[in-house]
Amino acid sequence: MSSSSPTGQIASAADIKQENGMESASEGQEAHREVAGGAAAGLSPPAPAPFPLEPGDAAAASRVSREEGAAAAGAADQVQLHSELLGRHQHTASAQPPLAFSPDHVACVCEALQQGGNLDRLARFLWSLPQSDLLRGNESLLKARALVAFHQGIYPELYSILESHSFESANHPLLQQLWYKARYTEAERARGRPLGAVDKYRLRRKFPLPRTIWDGEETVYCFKEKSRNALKELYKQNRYPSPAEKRHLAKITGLSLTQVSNWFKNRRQRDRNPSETQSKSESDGNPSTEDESSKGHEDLSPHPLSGTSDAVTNLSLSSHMEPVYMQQIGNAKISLSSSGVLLNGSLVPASTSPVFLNGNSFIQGHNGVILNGLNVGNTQTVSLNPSKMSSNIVSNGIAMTDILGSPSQDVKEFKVLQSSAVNSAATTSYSPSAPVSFPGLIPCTEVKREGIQTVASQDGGSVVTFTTPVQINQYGIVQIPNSGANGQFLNGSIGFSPLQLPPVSVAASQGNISVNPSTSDGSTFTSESTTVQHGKLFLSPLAPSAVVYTVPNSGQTVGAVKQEGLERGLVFSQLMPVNHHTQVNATLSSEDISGSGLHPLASSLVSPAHSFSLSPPTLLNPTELNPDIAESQPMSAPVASKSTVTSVSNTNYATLQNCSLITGQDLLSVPMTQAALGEIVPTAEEQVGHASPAVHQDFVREHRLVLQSVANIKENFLHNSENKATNNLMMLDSKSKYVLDGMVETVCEELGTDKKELAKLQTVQLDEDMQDL
DNA sequence: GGAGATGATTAGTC
DNA sequence: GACTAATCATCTCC
Repeated sequence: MSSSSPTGQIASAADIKQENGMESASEGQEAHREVAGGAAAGLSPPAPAPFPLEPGDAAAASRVSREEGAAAAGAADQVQLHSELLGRHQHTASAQPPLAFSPDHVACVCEALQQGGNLDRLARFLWSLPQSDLLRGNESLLKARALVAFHQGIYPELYSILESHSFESANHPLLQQLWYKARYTEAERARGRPLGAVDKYRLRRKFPLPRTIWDGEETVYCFKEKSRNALKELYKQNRYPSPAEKRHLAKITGLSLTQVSNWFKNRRQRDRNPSETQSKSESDGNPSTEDESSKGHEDLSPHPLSGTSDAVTNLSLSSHMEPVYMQQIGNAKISLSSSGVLLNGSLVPASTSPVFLNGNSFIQGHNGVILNGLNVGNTQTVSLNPSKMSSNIVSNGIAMTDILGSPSQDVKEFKVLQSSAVNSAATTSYSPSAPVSFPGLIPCTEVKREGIQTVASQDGGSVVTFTTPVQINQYGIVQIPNSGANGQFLNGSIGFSPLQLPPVSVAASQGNISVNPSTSDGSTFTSESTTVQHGKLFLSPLAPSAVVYTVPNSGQTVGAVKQEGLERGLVFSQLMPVNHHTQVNATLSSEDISGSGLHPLASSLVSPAHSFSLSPPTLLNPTELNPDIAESQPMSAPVASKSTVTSVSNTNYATLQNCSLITGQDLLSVPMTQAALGEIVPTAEEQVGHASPAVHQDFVREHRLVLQSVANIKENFLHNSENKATNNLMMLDSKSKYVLDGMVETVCEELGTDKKELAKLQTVQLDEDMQDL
């Protein structure tokens, strides 16, 4: 069934009303005193207005005007308004002709009385108003009438009002509540007993909300389906989202952080509970993906792998390329490393965040790979265009296309991102061990790792034990200490990304990559059959042109890459056909790096040189990305450096920091608003970067803001700006928050945009996100 | 109205 | 603070 906001969720309006009502009593008096003071100052008398106003209403209106009007029209207008009110009040007090007011002022009075909770007085005020065309369609007035009708129990009139006018979305919660409560009350009266939950549910089904007070988006169990889908999508990728991801999800779903957390908690719990298996299968209507999420407990969990999996992923290549069969151990799918992928120099935690490619593709972490929106599960098949595959492998942000000179520029189908396991500044040495330098990445930067890295094959296969650091020397040679000539491994002058091969065991058949199983005395890469030419690693194609990830009980003639848990595994960045012209990337999770002492290298990857960035247009181009990718950027934060974060969206974050695109002619400052809302617009400097979200509608009318869309900042701003906006509001009391929130809505409507778009242009709270990083 | 599904809450643990 | 298990309250479907 579809229902709109449940009553439990729309009680806030009434709460706000009550809350503000507590304040209005005293503040109204205060405002009245202010009005008197303004008059005493000798301000000019007001101009006549067409509608009557009671003295008390004038006081209430003055209070509203003090809040909203001041924000809009500024201090001068505010004083003028006060003087008007005073003049009218004096007229009334002396039994002079009734007070008159403009429609806007009438609306202010209505709002004030509503917020004050004085519905009887509001009813009297409405009753005293003339049937003027000026007031026809005035939403505040209609809302007030609806409230009064509900208060007086005249439900037919309430329904008529609600159905006859399309209300602003900001008013929907309150009006929805009125609608349902009226229905409930009617039913209770008819039945002579309180309604139960089921009764109310049936009433909601029987009397659905009119579209005039409902955006039409269906909800099930309080959550909108869209929100639920977003939750499911992330859950498929990561059952344990980070706090930042939860916040991000809360933002995009409109749910609270608690709701998001509860949802994941409940979902995990119910996935664990076999008795609820049935429920899972119907949760999203997609058996395959649902199976992925439900049966893949281990897959989705961040804990290490154990045992083997009989899951087989079959990637069939469409033409001459033979299918690549990959058998996995545990979570060792064709995924990227568990810690993420490198996008334009920023490590995105693939395990937790989808990485969107070219707008509609993304790669996810250890629970599968999503290509162009297709989630590749354990048993799903992906057909890949071999030409694209072979030409679009990306190493360390450089497309193999570029390196190998492939003419293909189409990388939309399939991209392999080099997860360089870089997530932080790379200037720190961790241990006295021999350094592992990555000249191609960061010249003159050394990264050291220490400790023994041993990966024991669970299937009795290859074991690689690094007792001393692996080193990639200045020539891009991976040097494995104590390994002699054979210890030198690929990479040369092409800036090939670090082939980081510590905690892995690699046993390749066909002589591709061979790791001597007897590595107890140190790591050895035997490369007898590995062709290393011109700094590139050429792997003889497995028969047939396949990379076999893992074969339990290997030792046979198939190549195997054994992972001891994703956090410590060598993962080929992506499944790819390996042939003579294919360069192989190895990835190492960030956890691996950090955990083993390897210092992340994010800072190098965000260097201006972009040497290892995915350069547009053939690679990840921020401007081509789906806005979601931009939103996903903060999700990469946890593994990114605290230093400058340019990542995939170098430009975007640069923009965020500079805010140059939303200053100057793009966004006019709002001095009067600032004056009125000085408490939330503390400095001019901040105002430049953080346009105040609170602009009174009157001000908008009279001082039309010029807000231009800035493509580059697009959704990127949303995450931050919403935070800022929220924070701003949080600095206010509840009443001000309510008012300002309404102002934002008003501005949004005035500008023909939505709240989020406005938020984009408001502010960027980079600091907070940097904290998240 | 029954029963399952779902969101929220609580207590305990790490 | 985040997690789990157990539980409750409500929603939803039949």
